[in-house]
Amino acid sequence: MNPRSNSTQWRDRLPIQELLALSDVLPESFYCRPTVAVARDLLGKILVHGRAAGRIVEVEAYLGADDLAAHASRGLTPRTKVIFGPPGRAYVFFIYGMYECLNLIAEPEGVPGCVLIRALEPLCGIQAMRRRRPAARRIEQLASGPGRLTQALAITRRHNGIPVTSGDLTVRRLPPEPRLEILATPRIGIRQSTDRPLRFLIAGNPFVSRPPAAPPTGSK
DNA sequence: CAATAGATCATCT
DNA sequence: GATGATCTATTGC
Repeated sequence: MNPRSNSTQWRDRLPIQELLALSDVLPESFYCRPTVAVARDLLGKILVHGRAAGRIVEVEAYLGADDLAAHASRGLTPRTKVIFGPPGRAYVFFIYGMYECLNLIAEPEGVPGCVLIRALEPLCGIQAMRRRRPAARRIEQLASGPGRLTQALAITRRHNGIPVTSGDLTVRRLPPEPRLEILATPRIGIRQSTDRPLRFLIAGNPFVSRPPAAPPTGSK
């Protein structure tokens, strides 16, 4: 066994059955709100697919017509149809010929808005995630990136349009929920609307895909 | 550690 | 035909 990977580090935080018993699925009403509010409130929630689960530690909000970085800004097309649909659904798109990205739909039906899930802190099913992502050398890299987390949790375009309010793919609230310090930064990997602070992450969390642009430097 | 090139395809022009 | 809400391996300091 790789000396870097001691079994403590790669072990599940808790059994999946226990997680499911102690948590509640977020209802559709949670998502039927302004996109930025949904994005911020998703931090700290648990994304579950089958027997694998992780805590959401980083997200990005994508808005409507005035947000040129958002797919929905080009209007209603076959691809963006889901974004204009009812809240609490998954929007999964394929990018760079290789990766899938998971979004959750916000806002009432007819109003575009979605939240890109950018990074997870693995909690359950860590061995399975590791099999799906052999390139990850450290547990911090298992699901720290939009393309990485869909691989780790085996989320694909087959999930496009399905509800996350019941079934195999859900988002859950697991008490107790400590108060979080949330940072807002510009979004990553976009070429338009690059200065809007629509990326949200849990301050100091080591599982985010990229640390904040200006890390606090200087002691004392 | 930072910078960069390559992989690879659905979507829209 | 170009582009893109990315990731990995590799090269160079």
